[in-house]
This record gives sequence, structure tokens and C-alpha cells, in this order.
Amino acid sequence: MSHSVGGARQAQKQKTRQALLDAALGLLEEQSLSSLGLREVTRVVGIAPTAFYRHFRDLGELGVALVEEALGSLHVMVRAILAEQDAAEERIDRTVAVVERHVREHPAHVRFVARERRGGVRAVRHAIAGELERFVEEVAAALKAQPLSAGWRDEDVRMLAELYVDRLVTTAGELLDAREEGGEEAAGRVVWRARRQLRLISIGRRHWGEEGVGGAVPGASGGAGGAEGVGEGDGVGEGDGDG
Amino acid sequence: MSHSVGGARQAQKQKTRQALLDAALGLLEEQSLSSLGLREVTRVVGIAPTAFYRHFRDLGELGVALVEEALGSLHVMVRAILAEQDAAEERIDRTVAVVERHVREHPAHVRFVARERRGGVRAVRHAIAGELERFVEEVAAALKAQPLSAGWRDEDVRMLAELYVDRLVTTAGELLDAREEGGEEAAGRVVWRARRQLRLISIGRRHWGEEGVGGAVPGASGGAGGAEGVGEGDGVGEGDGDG
DNA sequence: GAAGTCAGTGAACAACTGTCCTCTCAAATC
DNA sequence: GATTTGAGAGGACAGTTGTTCACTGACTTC
Repeated sequence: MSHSVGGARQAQKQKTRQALLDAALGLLEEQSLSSLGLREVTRVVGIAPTAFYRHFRDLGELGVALVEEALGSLHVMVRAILAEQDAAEERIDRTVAVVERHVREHPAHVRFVARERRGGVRAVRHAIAGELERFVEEVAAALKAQPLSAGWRDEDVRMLAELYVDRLVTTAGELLDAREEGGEEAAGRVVWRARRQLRLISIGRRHWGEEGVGGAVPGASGGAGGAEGVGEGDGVGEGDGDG
Repeated sequence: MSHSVGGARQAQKQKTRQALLDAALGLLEEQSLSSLGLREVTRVVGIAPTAFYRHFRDLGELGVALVEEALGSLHVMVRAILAEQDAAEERIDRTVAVVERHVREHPAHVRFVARERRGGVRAVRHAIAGELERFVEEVAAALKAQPLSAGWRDEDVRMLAELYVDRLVTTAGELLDAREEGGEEAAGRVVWRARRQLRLISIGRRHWGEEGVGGAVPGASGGAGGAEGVGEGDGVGEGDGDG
């Protein structure tokens, strides 16, 4: 602590850095990152344009920082949900409720992620994709630990996890649009629909093994290869009933 | 022909209008609409900036035209798929194959829609949402006609249709990213995954009736059918909210 | 308390933007 | 063949953009 770097100096720097992030996030509610101007942001904060460079090389770098801010803090919440041992239906309701609450409390962050997920700035797209993959992996690990996943291939657990995560992200985006364009009523409809969709997926999961869903895994671990066959998850009913 | 309006005149106008659309679409592969410049587009086409106004009021209007171009022509294709009477699994494979082919043949259009679906231009977002809703309605109508949907509520058929459509749109976007960043191999993985996810949804659909999935429809006054299963709970985000 | 670090300033730069206005001149109408 | 129309050209306008450079002055370090 004594010889530790910086003091009130770095605290102030952090403060204006945060101000830049906040200002950008605010401006991004009505435009996308690739059209955001550096001067535009500094003007809101109240600093000279050139001061921007003390914090970020360019707006893309700011965008990546924004991604971490928006998604990074969410992992604990996700883990908390996954740790619960409710029945499937209650778990779904709880999950959707958390999404709903998050959208209500951090609308700008949600909008930013939804918009820039496929937006025009490559670095930001990658940052979001990476963060979402972490979620997928966490969900996949949790799913795999459940008895319901007995006999499942890893690839199938993963595809299920992606289905869940993507649906939740999509729901968050829809919820945002619904709330501001159709009011609370429209938002309620989105929530209702999301719960049912998740429930349907959950039912599909429960009966997955009964149907003979075979099929080779493409490019299994390691690159090209093209071999199939896959002796992996033989526990699942891989019956012939393919038609 | 005699009194008919325009001749080679309007033909030429249509031609440069199309050139504007093509140029914009090309430029939009690496940026988003809200950062696209009017002069930028006219420069590619090779006309004066002011000539732009002869065709569109602004870039938003051009964007809406681009939406129609990208999605409008797709309805016949969708209807063709829906008309087929294959078994579920073959139908899924066929559908995904069509998506795959469409992405390969019209990558720029797909990218545009994926990007601007939640992009920064309201008019374009609405245009895309409207077009996608038409797809949802077509799919819902087709699903409803199937014997498998006997006893289903309209709201549930619709929710299922949205699930299908959204998954396909998402897949198209992922497929595009995968192809250009991970090569054909990564694209193959996306396709494989999409097929399984659709199959899982399809399984969920088949067993939907077995589980007691009740719940009142929000907004609708008279809730139909017996509601059991989970306690409905209309106001999700309201009560529970810990510290 | 002297020396150094570094967040933020402010002027200046060339390049670019959207829009207005007047003009041209080939096609369409009469 | 004279007249009207309208797509497109070209100049000019006031703003805005990102980036450079030398600078100030409060804080940190020795």
C-alpha cells in the first residue's frame, strides 16, 4: 500500500474514463457504434477531444471496454441461477425474471450488446462473441451435471446450451424494443412467449433420447479431418428409426 | 404504349436506382447503415451527390428499399418449403439447406438484415420487423394446418412459429460469420448445430401436449383451457428482487 | 523541495459530410 | 418542331470529423 502506484491521480483518471463510457453508452441508445464520433463523446463529458486518447486508442477500444462492463458482471448472476436446484419450470420462470429485471435495470447495456452483436465494428463483435461463449460454457457445464443429461454427447449438450443462451439474449433485446414501443403490455407478452419457448425447448430436451437422433459430428476436435463415425455417445438411443 | 408513362426514361432511372442500392449494399458489408454516407454511395455509383435525392429522401429510405429487396423475394421460397409434405426430419434438413444456399448466394443481403435488425435506424428496424412478421404468420398458418397442432392454442402455434423463424434468421447470421472467419469447416459446424436445434424444438413440439403446460394468455381476457402445471404468475419482475 | 510524470487544454490541420442552388440537355409530350 | 419535364452535374455553403502538436499545471516520486 505504501509504495503502491498512483493515488488520487489514478482515481481521477478512472473517473473520467468511466464518464467517457457512460457518455458513449448514452449516445449509443440512438445510434450504433460505428457512427459514434469521438468528439461527440468528449463533448458530453466536457473534456477536450484530445483527452480521449489518454484513455482509449479509438472508439473500438472503448466499445470493447463497454462489452466487459455490460457482460462481465453478469457471470455471477448466471452462476447463481445455475446453482439452483429447482424443478425445470420454476427454473425457467426464475431465469426469465432475472432477464426481465436486468433489462429493466440496465437497458442501455442490453441495447448496446443486442445492437453491436452483429454490428459494424469487428473488435466489438468478437468481444461480445467471446463473452457469450463463456456463458454458453457455464450453462453447458451446468446442464451436463444434471441427471437429465445422462448419455448425452458433449456436442449435444453444447448445442442445447447455445440454444438456451441465444434465446435469452434474443429475449432481452425483444423485451427492450417491446417496452419502449408497445409499453408494459407488449413487454408482458414477450415475457410470456419467452417462458413458453424455453419450456418447449426443455420438453424437447427431456424427450431427446427417445427419438433416434443420430448423425455424425462434423470436424470433431482437431480441424479438418472430415472423418465421421464417432463412437462417442453410445448411451443415447441411436436406433435406426431415422424416418 | 401510346399514352403510357415513361419509356427509356424511367428505365434509366431504375437502373441508377438499382446501382445506388447495389453500391450501398456493398459498402454495408463493412459498416452499418447509420455510419454510411450519402456521398460515399454516390461516389461508388459515379454520379453527383445531389442526384441521390432524385431516388431517395435519405439513407433511411434507401435502407427500407434494401429490406424489401433482401426479404421480399424470399416469401415464395418460404411458401415452397412449407408446402412440402415431408417428414419432420427431412423438412428440417431441407429448410436448413435452403438457408445455407441463400446465405451463399446473397451474403450481403443476409448480412444487412442481420446487422440492421437491431441497428441504429428505426425505420429500417421496423421494416425488417414487419417483413419477419409476415414470415412468422406464414409459418404459423402452415403449422396450424398440420395434424400435429390439433388442440393447440393459436398463441402457442404463433410462439412456435416465432421460435422457428428466429432460429433460422439467427442461423443465417451465424453462418455468414462462420464462413468468413472460420472457413467452410466452421460453417459446417453451424449447419450441423442448427439442424439439431431445430430437431430438438420439433421434438418439444411433439410432446408439448403431454405435459400440462397451462398459463393464461396475457392481454387476452378469457383464458382458454384448463390451466394447470405451474402457477402462472403474471407480474414476474415485480415482486422478487433481492437486495 | 526539486524533478518528473501525465491527464487534460486549445489551436490548427486537411478531409469530409449533407444540403442548397442554378444549370444542362436528352427524352417525353404536345 | 416547339415545349415541357426531370435525371443528373457542378459549385458553393457551413459544419463536422479525427489527429497532430506544443502547452499547462496539479500530482507523484525521489
